[in-house]
Amino acid sequence: MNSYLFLPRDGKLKDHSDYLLRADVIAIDTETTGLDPHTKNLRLVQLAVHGKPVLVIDFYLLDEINVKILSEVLLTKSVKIFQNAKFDLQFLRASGFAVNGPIFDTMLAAHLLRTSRGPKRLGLGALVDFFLGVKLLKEEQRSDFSGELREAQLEYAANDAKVLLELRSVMTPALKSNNMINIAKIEFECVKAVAEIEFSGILLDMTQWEVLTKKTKEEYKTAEQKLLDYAGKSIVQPDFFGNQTIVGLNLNSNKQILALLNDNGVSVEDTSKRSLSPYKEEPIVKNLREFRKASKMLSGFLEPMPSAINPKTRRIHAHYGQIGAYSGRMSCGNPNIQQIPRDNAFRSCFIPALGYSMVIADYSQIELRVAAQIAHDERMIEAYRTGGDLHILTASLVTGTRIENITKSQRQAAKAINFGLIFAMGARGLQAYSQDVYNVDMTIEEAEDFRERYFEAYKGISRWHDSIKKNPPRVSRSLTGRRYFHREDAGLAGLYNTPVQGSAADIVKNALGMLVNTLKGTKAMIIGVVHDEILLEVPSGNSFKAAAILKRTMEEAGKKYMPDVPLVAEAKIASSWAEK
DNA sequence: TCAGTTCGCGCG
DNA sequence: AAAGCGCGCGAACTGA
Repeated sequence: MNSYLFLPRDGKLKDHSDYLLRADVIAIDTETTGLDPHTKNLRLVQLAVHGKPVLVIDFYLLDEINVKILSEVLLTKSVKIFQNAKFDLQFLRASGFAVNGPIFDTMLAAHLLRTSRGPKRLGLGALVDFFLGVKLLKEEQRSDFSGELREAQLEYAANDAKVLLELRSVMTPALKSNNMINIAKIEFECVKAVAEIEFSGILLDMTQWEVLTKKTKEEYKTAEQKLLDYAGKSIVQPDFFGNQTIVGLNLNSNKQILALLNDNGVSVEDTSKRSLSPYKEEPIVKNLREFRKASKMLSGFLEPMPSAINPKTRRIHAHYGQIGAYSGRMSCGNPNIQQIPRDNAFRSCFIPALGYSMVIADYSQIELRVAAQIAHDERMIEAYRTGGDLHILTASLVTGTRIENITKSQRQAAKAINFGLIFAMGARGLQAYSQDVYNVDMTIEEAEDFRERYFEAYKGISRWHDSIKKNPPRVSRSLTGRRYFHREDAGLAGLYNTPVQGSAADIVKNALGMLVNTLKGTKAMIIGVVHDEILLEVPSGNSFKAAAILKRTMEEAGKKYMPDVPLVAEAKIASSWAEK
């Protein structure tokens, strides 16, 4: 097999620089000694250009001159194809390489092109099988790239890069014919930002965190004792011999908690927050909530978070799934930074490095604005255009009160109404949701009444719902063209929600891609994204500039897709994530 | 015993 | 007819 050259064994990179620098398209793959770019190493870099042997470069043996050439090749304006670029970009960056030119990410493309038929998995092997009809041979132990390299490893590494060229040749026309060039561009431009977020990580103030952990442990113990007191000696179970024996109570067992509640006069079917809502004044229910709160905080956040700190950078590098949700939203895990409690006690532990500031910006009501755009609701559009407060407007419309007389609690209730009813929430759902999320009491009659008045007031939303009800779409698209295949049994709520949530995600991703360019010169790092919120860490001297750029870029990012409704983002300079 | 599923709940 | 949606994670539970 002469289709690849192993450098420097088979020559110098320098001897290939001419065509590499002139190429329109380069496929790039890397092999590394592990998954973490901060503690593991780049071992191989494979470069594939149409009509040339694949260059497999042993990065360990690359001399200074050839490192410089590789660097130049990566900086050209040519299209760079990667499979999961987020990964390679981070390892390249850790070794001092930046990548210029448009990125084509075969994994993201496959995500977008995915139909109900597949491909189900998005590994390179699955993609080659699905799009090219070729089986990629998998070699045992090919993943160990730390020691002596075997010829077979090099062959596979070379082939991985080579197939990327072929994949793009098939996927580009597929993206075109399916009208997804637009969204593909957004995703491809966004991937650099996602790589940057993962690579940068976020700093956790361990001193504060430990104090909070200790405090919560005490709260846990108190709540635990109080709850155990209800059980007393009453928790008994027949043993093998039919004798009643006292068994220990596991407060994390919903089964046991259910029995305990029932024994104490709380007749519920399950122990969820929603079912318990009518009993929220019962002391035992109050105690259970306190216990669960403390338990969740400890086992979900306080205890696992310190182990996520990277030994090398001392920061937390979460993993982001760029197309993690079916809607197109990103997901986050290991650990999930997107679900850190909003409580200032938690958020204030996330801080910028010394000499840096945080810049935090979020969109104002982006999903409601997107819904107004998609539904073409005149009243909502008008409200947003004139800078009105949609929650106050809704409160006024459903209660018949003049806008200037709307109280804070009426606005709070309207918030639940706006967010709930736009996505097909029923009266009962609205009642429970208002209670849970907004602490608003509402009778079922009131909820029914609000529901009716709401759809009377927002005729565009009502029309939009009606048309979907009448003719439930099997396929729909976000404002940028992201495509959704709906299952036959898809509920109305999903049909309403998915394109709205997805369009908002598209706009955030567009903003992230733009930021990679607009923030240049500010030395800002993008360190987090939480659906409608973007976090930066910036040298303090540049924070005003970065905040202005961030706000402007986020607002600009939606203009093309939201012709009728303005987007508003608010940016703040902060010394921790708690200041919003 | 252990992988897979379900519940409950944190976030948007 | 009626229906919020989208995630990830820890702990308990289930089933072979």
